[in-house]
Amino acid sequence: MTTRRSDATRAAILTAARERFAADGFERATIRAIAADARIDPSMVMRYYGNKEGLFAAAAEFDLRLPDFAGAEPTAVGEVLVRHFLERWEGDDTLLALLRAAVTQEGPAERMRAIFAGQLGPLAARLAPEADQAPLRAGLVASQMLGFALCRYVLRLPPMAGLERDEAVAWLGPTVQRYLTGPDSL
Amino acid sequence: MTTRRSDATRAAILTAARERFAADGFERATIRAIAADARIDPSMVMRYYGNKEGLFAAAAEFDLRLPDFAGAEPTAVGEVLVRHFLERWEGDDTLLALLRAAVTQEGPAERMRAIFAGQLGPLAARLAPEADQAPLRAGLVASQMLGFALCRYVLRLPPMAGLERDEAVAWLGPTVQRYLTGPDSL
DNA sequence: CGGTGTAGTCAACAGTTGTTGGCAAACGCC
DNA sequence: GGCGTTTGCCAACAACTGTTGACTACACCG
Repeated sequence: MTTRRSDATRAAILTAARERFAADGFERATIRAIAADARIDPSMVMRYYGNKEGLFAAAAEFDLRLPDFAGAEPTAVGEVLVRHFLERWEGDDTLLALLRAAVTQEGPAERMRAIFAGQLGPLAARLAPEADQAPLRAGLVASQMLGFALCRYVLRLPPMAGLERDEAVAWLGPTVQRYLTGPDSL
Repeated sequence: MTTRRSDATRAAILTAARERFAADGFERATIRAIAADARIDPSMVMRYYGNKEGLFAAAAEFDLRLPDFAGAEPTAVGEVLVRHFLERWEGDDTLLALLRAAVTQEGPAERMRAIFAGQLGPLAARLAPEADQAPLRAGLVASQMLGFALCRYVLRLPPMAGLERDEAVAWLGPTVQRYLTGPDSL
């Protein structure tokens, strides 16, 4: 990989884009505003990322960075996973940008599906009692974690937005644990 | 209440607005498109509802219509509530419109908070072991139900979108039940 | 029948948006 | 040092947006 002279500019654009997309959503985050934040001309954005969708695709690359959980005891995976998810969410606004965009744009929605199916799926596959239930269980986990993130970071529902992290882990952990390893509910 | 001659038009506008807001979100649902669906001129929308925000406010009025649960045995409230929520969601696209808009607009977000705090709160207050935990427990229930709706109806995450209603109730019911009546997790 | 208010249409404005092409400066290899 | 390539800025376009005001037609009431 050769380092181009414009790499700093490209990075500044991506940082500004992530912030704007996270704060305003896809449509209300304008290329002009992003360019202004990055202190460059809007046309540079087009040159480097083609169009607005390309910019978003580049800015919203994301990895949940799920740990292995090989060492952790299987009964504590729920709490560990919830805590990791919360930290991952708060340390990076890519997920917020992704969620805000995925609600109205098909591209970001597809990426969201890929992230939660592709990264949570293998974990569920290793923990689920029956192998063929892995996607279902991963989906249930996603529904609770995304729902909590929605209420806490997007809608700012007071009791959820003000919850201490430990409290959140204590409440959500058992739910996630049951979705992963609990008995089939039917 | 006198019935105006224009009531049919007003209703047509609201119906079209709900559909468009639900399908496209707040910004991408244009007044022109809504007016076209309702077969009237865009300026009528402005006359009757002031501006786009006013239109949304009128179109997104919503009542969860939570039943009393006075007769139901307290241990089954979780499943009954989840089933009611799913039916309410699928029979009316107001909630979908509200969710799609609330993610990027402050007004709709506030309405969302009001609905879940104001309508779910009293139920939680009646069922929660400790009275002061009612808002927290209502918030937790909202996080799981909204998260499921997000994955199922908005992101269309395959395992959630394809779930039978009974399966969904069986999986989510115990979670909601625990959030409402389970022991304090801390 | 005449007049008043309501319902609806039409055309246009003003602002914003993504996007484009041309042109100037800086860089880096020969 | 010259020259092609890269980096950047500027101005503009074309489309679309919410919104407005003027004008017509109809309905209803006296």
